[in-house]
Amino acid sequence: MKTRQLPPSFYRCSALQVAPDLLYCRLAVRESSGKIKRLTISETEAYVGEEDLACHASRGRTTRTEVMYQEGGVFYVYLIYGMYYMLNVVTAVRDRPEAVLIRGTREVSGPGRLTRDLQLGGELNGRPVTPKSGVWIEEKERPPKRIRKGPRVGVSYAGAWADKPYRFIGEDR
DNA sequence: CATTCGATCGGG
DNA sequence: CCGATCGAATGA
Repeated sequence: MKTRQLPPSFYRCSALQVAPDLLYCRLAVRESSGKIKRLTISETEAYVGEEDLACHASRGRTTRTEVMYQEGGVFYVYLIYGMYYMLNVVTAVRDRPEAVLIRGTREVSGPGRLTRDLQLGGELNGRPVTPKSGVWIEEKERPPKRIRKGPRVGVSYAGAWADKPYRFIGEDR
């Protein structure tokens, strides 16, 4: 059984490349019991920088978006609607604010449910995507048979950017 | 300071 | 469709 974690170079390119590449990779979480839970990533969305009106960084550096400006390979986690944490992986190079939202896994659908079920929160924000953080990502054993693309969810306010096919769903048929 | 609002979810 | 629930962003 392969359990290789993704190399740092994986995250150092565009979110548009990383988002589909993350499909079927394994999200690994070390639980308090010491046991490691692994989920297969099945849905992602790319947020591609300051020009992207759906990206939080479209309004520049702020307290919240600062981690997006880090070199790819750290988590960007924020609270939304006062009750759900969104789990993102920062990609690209330093000062290039791109990120991939992990929207769902085969086991758990929905970005809010995912973090709730795995009990992941703000403490992960800015931490590296490595076992040191207790949460990391491992290589896929096989790629999805198909990758469906579509507009991102919940960003209708983003004008022309709302329609771009930056949402990726991995399927086996 | 005050107010608005969101990369969601679950219930009706 | 609507309410929950709260921090960050925005505006006065």
